[in-house]
Amino acid sequence: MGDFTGGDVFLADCPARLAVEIITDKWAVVTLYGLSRGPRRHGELIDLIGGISKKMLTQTLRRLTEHGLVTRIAYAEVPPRVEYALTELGTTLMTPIEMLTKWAEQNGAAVVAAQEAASAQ
Amino acid sequence: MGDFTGGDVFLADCPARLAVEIITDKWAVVTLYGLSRGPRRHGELIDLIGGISKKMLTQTLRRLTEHGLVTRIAYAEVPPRVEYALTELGTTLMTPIEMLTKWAEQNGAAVVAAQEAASAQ
DNA sequence: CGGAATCCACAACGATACTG
DNA sequence: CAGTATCGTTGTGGATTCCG
Repeated sequence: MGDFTGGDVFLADCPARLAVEIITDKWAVVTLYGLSRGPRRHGELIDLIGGISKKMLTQTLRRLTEHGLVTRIAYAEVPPRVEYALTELGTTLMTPIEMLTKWAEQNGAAVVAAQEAASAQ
Repeated sequence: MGDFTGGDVFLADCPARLAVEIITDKWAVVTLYGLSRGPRRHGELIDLIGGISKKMLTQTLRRLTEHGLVTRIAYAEVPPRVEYALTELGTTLMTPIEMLTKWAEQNGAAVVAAQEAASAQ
């Protein structure tokens, strides 16, 4: 993905798509959140996030690393140790994400209520 | 939001998941954005968003409506006319989303640069 | 322990055709 | 014009297994 050669559509090639692309990833936001308090190891993140598989975490972390949001540091030790941490860029993304979580805190109940009202009729 | 003091899965059942669930939808954010300037009709959104299929738009709008973020008003006319608009709840969600787009405007170049650096080696 | 590789079920998405 | 129905393709995500 990346080239939206559609043409004259107002959102097609605006930078907002980039944020959407990053965030649309099922586990990306949760993973970033898991790193927001400091560096974490692969296994730590597995436990911390809960419900994510090794494969998905690895995949998510690789993508985030490629996006420059996360660093990966492998220590040449036995047994191997790998630590992931937010980059400066990744840290800047946490602000909007926290806005989002705050929104969820304040309005989550309303959404759930709407869902129930919709399924009740 | 998710406090780590729980010990177990800090994000598993915190309200932030809700926001993630809404936003993770491929077309949800873009569709909300399309409605941010006022009510729009189905066809208008198709053109406005660009690249979305009729089916996906209908699906996305239905889900957003069920979440209480969008209203659907069908006018009993011929030819039929249906207008979608943000609810008050939906409008409140636009603030975090705009934060996100601002982040993308400011840091999009950095992400693209990181991607290119990653694929270059 | 970190993660790559394989396999497979299933959901997402798009294109098309059709209804009201 | 708005929406449904069907189908085919592609992608996603989990479980398992093996390698460093």
